[in-house]
Amino acid sequence: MILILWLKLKASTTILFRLSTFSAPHMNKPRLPKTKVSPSVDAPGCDDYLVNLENVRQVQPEIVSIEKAQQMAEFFGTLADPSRLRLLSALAQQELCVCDLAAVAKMGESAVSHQLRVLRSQRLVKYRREGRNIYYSLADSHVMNLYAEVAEHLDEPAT
Amino acid sequence: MILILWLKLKASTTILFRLSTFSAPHMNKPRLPKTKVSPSVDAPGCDDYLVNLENVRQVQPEIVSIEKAQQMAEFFGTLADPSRLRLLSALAQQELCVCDLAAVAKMGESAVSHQLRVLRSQRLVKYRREGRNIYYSLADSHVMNLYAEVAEHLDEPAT
DNA sequence: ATAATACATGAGCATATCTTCAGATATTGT
DNA sequence: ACAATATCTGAAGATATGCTCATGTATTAT
Repeated sequence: MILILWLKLKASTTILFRLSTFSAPHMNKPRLPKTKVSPSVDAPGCDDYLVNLENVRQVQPEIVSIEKAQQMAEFFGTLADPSRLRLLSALAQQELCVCDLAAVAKMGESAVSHQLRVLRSQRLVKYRREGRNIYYSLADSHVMNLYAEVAEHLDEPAT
Repeated sequence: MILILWLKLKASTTILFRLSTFSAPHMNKPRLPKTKVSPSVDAPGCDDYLVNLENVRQVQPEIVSIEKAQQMAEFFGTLADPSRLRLLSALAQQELCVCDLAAVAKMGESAVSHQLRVLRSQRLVKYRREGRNIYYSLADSHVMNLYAEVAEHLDEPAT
């Protein structure tokens, strides 16, 4: 299974962040220090030499920073709520005002407003005023398509 | 900006769920009922005729079900934590045992174990036992690549 | 200006999440 | 079998999240 999370932000956006790479192309280990690291032992043991220092040294500089992980987590967090997904799903159909959204998603208007604020904060939606109503839509320069094939994954029995 | 969230689960996986569609291709409105729906008024008013019944009728049957939204939200939720993202990021480099992961991600071993359980529950990682150690890796048939270009989106000043 | 409407926002409560701590389970070496 | 080690798991506390309720703000109609 391939999990590609591809957030294309603007027409001209450079790839900013790469969480993982198929068959990691960096095999340059930073010359092992003077620590015996499981040359003959099967399971080196976590306690013997701190841990598998070899692996740790190799992997640690490559993993995502805490700050970036935090940002990404927040972004994913906005997609991690059924109500918000339903709102996005509705807006994907067409522009809607708050009370329409509330009716469509079967939520209270206040709840909708709160969630729209979250979506706004991640710039997933935009809005325009028309009289008393405020019409929301997917941030046109941002979200256009959102495909997911999650359900089968979820239904799939554990291997 | 285009937001494509594309979760490809198995080599042969049908598209299971489509949250939104670019320029929604379903323009067949289900023949408006006998409700005056803003034929002449600019802003129909949320209260006058319930809401914009036209819009609601059109959009409501298209939005994602609560159950599916719930499943998707849970899946996104597993990606909505910095620690888990960092663990995935590390495992994307290579197979690692729990204490290695703890060292790499600078987390407690118990915390790592807890989070690995979450990742396991979404089948994002697999594991194998080798002596006392349990080596985790990205679920080979599942997660292979995870690209993200989130940071620029996040840095981008609000329009 | 005043009332009414659509939406936003803050407080408060219920629930969920993440980490730590303590203890349980499983595997290895003696 | 027993001790040691790696990992797992449950409980508890701190924090975050999402909803409702009440109130605040902006726009329209009178």
